[in-house]
Amino acid sequence: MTSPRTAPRAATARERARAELTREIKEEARRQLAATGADGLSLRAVARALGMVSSALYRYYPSRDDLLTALIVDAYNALGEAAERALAAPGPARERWVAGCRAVRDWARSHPHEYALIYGSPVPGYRAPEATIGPAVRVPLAFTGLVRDALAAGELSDGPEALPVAGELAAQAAALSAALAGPPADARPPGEAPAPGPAPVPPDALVRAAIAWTQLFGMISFELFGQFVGSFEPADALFAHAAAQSAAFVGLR
Amino acid sequence: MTSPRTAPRAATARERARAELTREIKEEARRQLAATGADGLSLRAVARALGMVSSALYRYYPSRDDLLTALIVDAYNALGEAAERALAAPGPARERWVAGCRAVRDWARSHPHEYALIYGSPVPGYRAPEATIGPAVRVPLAFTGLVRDALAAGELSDGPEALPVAGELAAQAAALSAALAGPPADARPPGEAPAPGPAPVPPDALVRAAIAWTQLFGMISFELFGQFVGSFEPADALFAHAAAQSAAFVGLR
DNA sequence: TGTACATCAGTGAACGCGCGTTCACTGATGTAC
DNA sequence: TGTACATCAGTGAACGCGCGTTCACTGATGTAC
Repeated sequence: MTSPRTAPRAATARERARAELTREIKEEARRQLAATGADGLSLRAVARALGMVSSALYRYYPSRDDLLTALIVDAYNALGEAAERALAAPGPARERWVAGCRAVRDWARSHPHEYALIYGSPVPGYRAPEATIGPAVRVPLAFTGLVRDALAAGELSDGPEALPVAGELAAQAAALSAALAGPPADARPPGEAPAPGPAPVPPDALVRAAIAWTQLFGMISFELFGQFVGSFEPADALFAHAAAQSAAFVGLR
Repeated sequence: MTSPRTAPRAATARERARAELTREIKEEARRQLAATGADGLSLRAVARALGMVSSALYRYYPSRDDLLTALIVDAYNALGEAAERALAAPGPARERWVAGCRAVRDWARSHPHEYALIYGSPVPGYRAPEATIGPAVRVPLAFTGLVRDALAAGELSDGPEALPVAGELAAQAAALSAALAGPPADARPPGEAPAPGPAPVPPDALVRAAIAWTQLFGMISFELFGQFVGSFEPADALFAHAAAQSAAFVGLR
């Protein structure tokens, strides 16, 4: 005699209103971020814009930092999703790589303050909680996923210019390669060996991808933060060239 | 009958005190920058630390933004000088390049907040005045100077991996190459052709150097801003590898 | 060398502002019988 | 279906804080005769 209430309960009006307002608060906070930067973000200003009293926000976020964290998580997820989508498109690995780079840049250009929030200087006094780690690794995971696909499809080579990787760097890269190969340890019964998955990404390729990754974000930051003024501005041509160049460097065909 | 006062006047006690305090204010401001970040920098706090009243600072800097500008100019100059010194050391071009990269990273690691001030997200509401441009270009100028040296010494090649540069990008690079070749227009009599200087840096090499430049700063930013946590941290090995790799990519021997 | 005046560094009070967070409260929405 | 109670969203006032900048002032340092 299970009551109908055991099934997923319909949301009450209160719950719907709460979800809606939570969304609206973040939306307004994002707007203010764009106007004033992360340090200028003020709970009182957000409340004012929403026609509320500032203390009312504390029903939704226990502090300013929690609101900031929510914005950071959202930004990482939005960028991660954009990169994943672009990288998932069918085609040769090299083209997918370039499309992924372009997606990251496009998102950054259309959300410059959210980009600055996650890839600019850290907000002083703000300590990123654990919850931001997962969303933060989506972009690197998506790019290494492409490298793994390319390997499986025979579209990955070493590239003639690649220097040998040795010593401490080789060890770091090998550990990373292993971590990327298996599912997380807590996703399988303890003591059991990882299920045979796709072939691990060669450490050398991981190192090349990491270098390309820093190049991508370095160029985007320079473009957004004004370092190209007077040289390669507008940066479209330089960016397109660099993306193709980095795909070649990584060894994608 | 020229009075001795026509010669460079000895500094009065007042002038010496003024110069000294101007220096001390900047020093204290730098200290606070490291503690609180650029937005946390407060004239009142600086004055407090120096045992002065806040309004007294206005005898030295007409506003908070002017103090910030002074810090920015100093930071660019300090980094520029470090890079110039490292790049000027004798030796093969490739080693000089790597030394230059290392110098930039070392400076950034030992002055993380000044680095963030000039290469992190722009300070909201702050508009960089013209006076920052000169110091800002010292680093890129120093690196392109090395490329020119390498060209003259026969130590520059194209690198087998380099993709062709065409279209808009070629035009931008050519313009930059020309700008770098001659002295600034106002340094020679109007209408006079530029004196025959060193051979201009090939546009293709400039593009490669620009890409390497973004890679360098991207990696440093990732290291300082915490993006390598859990992967390539500590980043010494990755950095050394990337610097060697970028020297090769630029085409230095 | 001595005196009268001008310059300038530093003071202290004030203006007007905004901020994050707490707390006792009212009144509406939801729940159990 | 109707009533009594519990939950929770939002209010309004307050606390305690810090900030950049202005302004009339005092008193020391420098300059011209």
